[in-house]
Amino acid sequence: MRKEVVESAASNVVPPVDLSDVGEIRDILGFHIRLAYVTVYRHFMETFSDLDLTQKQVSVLWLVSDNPGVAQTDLAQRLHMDRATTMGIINRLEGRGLLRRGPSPQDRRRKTLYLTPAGEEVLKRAKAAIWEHENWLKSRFTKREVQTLMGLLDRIHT
Amino acid sequence: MRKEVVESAASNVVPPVDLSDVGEIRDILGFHIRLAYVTVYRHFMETFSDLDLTQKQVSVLWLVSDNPGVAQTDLAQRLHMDRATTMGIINRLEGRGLLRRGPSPQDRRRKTLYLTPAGEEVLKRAKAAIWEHENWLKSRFTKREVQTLMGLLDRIHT
DNA sequence: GCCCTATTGTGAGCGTAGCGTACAATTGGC
DNA sequence: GCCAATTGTACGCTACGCTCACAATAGGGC
Repeated sequence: MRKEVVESAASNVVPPVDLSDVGEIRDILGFHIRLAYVTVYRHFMETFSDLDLTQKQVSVLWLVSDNPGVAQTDLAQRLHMDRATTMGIINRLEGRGLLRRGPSPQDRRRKTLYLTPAGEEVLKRAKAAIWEHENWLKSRFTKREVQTLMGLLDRIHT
Repeated sequence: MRKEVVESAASNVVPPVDLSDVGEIRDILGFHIRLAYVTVYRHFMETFSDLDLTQKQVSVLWLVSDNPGVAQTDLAQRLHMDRATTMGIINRLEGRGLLRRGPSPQDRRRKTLYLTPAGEEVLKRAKAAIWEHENWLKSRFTKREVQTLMGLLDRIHT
């Protein structure tokens, strides 16, 4: 099924004998992803210091706004979150009056989510901040490179 | 569900007039980085469930092993971490007996870090696990794509 | 030599977020 | 109508990021 793409310093066909030698930490793709994520996250937090929202919180607001009435489980799935984790985020946002839970007409186990007017307002401002943040992030790439990068990243999380 | 499918055609030349409209959340590069990171992190934790180490902890062990006697501040800088955050990680690793702090000959404010034999042993096993993890991650890319991806990610955190 | 500032490690406290586990209510297949 | 699966919820634990504060030390200017 999966191609065996063995890495750089090791030979191309035969797995390395000493498994403990993975080469330099600089050759570890996961390491680079983490560093990039941390950098982006940090700048995001700076940009959003006045709105006091995290990436995940904005993601949730955005998705709920685009899909009013969505259930928590669907939300969790789309954002790759645990159900329990989703709970915490929803609780916080609800506590701040940015969204509300309502009953679901079809399934009484489910709760439907929708933004309050305050939530919509905050999201609107958040999007403006994101525009700024994205410009900062994308400024180091050409449009083509952004497409390439997104395409490659997509292959990881899908 | 209203969906404005702007797709990749979004704002090719002119910045959008309405700053609050950043398009689909799918067009946000930061969003993709976060999803990719979460996916990688999750798989990492699965791979390391028996060793009970996080990405950061392995990174610290690795860097200390490669640079014995390094100071905490230098470590923090290389891993893009806060000094206080670094403290916590070092404390945990020291508490588990994987590394130790020693005095610095030149600067009495500094502490030098070095792995214990147990730490070296754990790192050795961690590297084997990383080899597995990296194969899983890189299996979806060609060698060339891995290089491209790393190059693009590097531009973010440097 | 002596001050002033910067650096380094440390601690306490707060917030976000991930996970496992357990449980009640509800649904849906059989 | 019963049983397994789903959904939301709560609780506890851990990791980790931040701020702020403080003590010890270092280094530059005088």
